[in-house]
Amino acid sequence: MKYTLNQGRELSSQIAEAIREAIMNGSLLVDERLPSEGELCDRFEVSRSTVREALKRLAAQNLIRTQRGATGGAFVNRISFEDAYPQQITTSTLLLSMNEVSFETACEARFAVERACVPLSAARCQPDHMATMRAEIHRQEQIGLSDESFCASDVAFHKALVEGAGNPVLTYQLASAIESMQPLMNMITFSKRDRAKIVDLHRKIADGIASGNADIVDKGLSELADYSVTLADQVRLQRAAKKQETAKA
Amino acid sequence: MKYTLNQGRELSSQIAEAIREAIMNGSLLVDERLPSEGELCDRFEVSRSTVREALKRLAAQNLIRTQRGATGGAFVNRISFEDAYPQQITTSTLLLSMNEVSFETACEARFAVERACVPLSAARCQPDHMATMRAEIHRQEQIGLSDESFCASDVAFHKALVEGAGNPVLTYQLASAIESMQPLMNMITFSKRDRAKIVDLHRKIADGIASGNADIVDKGLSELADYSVTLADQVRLQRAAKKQETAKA
DNA sequence: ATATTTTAATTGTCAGACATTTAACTTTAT
DNA sequence: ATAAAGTTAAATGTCTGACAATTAAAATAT
Repeated sequence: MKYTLNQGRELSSQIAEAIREAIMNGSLLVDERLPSEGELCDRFEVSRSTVREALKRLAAQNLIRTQRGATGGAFVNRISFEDAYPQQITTSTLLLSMNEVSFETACEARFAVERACVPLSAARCQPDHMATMRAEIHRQEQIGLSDESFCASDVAFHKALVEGAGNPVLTYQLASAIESMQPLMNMITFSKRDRAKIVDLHRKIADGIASGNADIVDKGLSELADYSVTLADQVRLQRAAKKQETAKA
Repeated sequence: MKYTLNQGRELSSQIAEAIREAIMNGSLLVDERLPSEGELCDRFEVSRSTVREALKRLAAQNLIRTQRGATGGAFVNRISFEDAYPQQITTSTLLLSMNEVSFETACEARFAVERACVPLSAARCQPDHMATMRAEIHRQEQIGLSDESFCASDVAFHKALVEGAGNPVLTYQLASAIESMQPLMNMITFSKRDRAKIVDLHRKIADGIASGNADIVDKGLSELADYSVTLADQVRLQRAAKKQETAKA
């Protein structure tokens, strides 16, 4: 390995890049130990601060972990689904909140993505996830449940649905897409009637999965998507009205 | 804002966490300037190196950018789709390569996810993306095309398919899922006959989109998924045979 | 043999210095 | 007065050297 750091970018960035590249192309294997900070200083001909800043960049992406002590050092991390989840969700959530993505667009994407797991979930229908879905439906029927809790339960219900597909890669992709919508969903206030309708659809979906009928599930999800958009529109109208009232007063 | 850094974790990690939280919950708005490194030192009562390591962590996640000079500093980044793409792909790619995810599982997830966009793409069918798909099909028919180029063109074709849905959020989620599969696809060698069949299916899919017939597209994708798995199995068998041969000699 | 202590390697943190970049300010020349 | 050139100040980027904390292994004592 030879390292040449030329460009105008910061050194720590270039060093992080070089190491990231080595990890990506397999030059550095999982659990392999990187050279110590001191050795990296020599190789890249930079100071320890610079090396450390580079390593912190990689640590922030879960690419490496560090251990102190005699046999310590920086090690290539085996990225787990558990590590990748929150990372993905953070990015997606911010993407939605910072880019004026309309609720309609986000909702369309969310349910389109979710529909991807329906054939598999219906075919495989695992008791565990079935039970979770039923339990969440039950929770959603409880009176006095806060809107936040209702939304959280909604997410849990849909997460169980995608986990039912029994494909960890699919779960990872879909569940993060769904969770990143949560802040948007939390902005909606659900009346008693709204909840009843949503729970009905959830039950329809769960029944569809239980009976292995993908079409029913698909239809249920479509209705849910449409209804969510309708509700969001109502909230928007209500807020606009309230705002005008306040402005008058 | 009051900051208390207690736990055993590294200070720079905790500081990064605190600032990330402030960005996520809206305390720090897009393009807002963070306190200078010196001020952060005072607030968190740590040295500048520690603050800098925290900032580098955030920069690695595209949460902030830094500028030098008199009016410089660290600013909250508006995360763009362009920023988020490669991040997502890096994570997903490593996740696949590091966790012994079978080709079958990954393939199932990839095509399941891709099917999510079919109804929208078929309904909206935009000329731009239609043209890209046709062009890529044409490229794939050229003899002498390397396997790598063939695979890259394959990815481009499918990317155009999901972009045809006209939903940026969906494109972001799906395209990154598809691209993260590329290394796995590159491991397959395509015979002339393989390519002919794949291109046929691509044409079927493109025609389905052009005529707005989602069912045809769906079926085409399913066939493609099955065929990909078949090819991967063949490659696996061939390699096993070759290995045994080598061992014998 | 086991328990304890020492040692050495490594990362984490601190302090202070200088380099570099950049915008704003000041001076000077026209 | 205006424009060009030079100066200044604030900020990040990098370097150096030191010490703290942690940890496994080696050395020592029981």
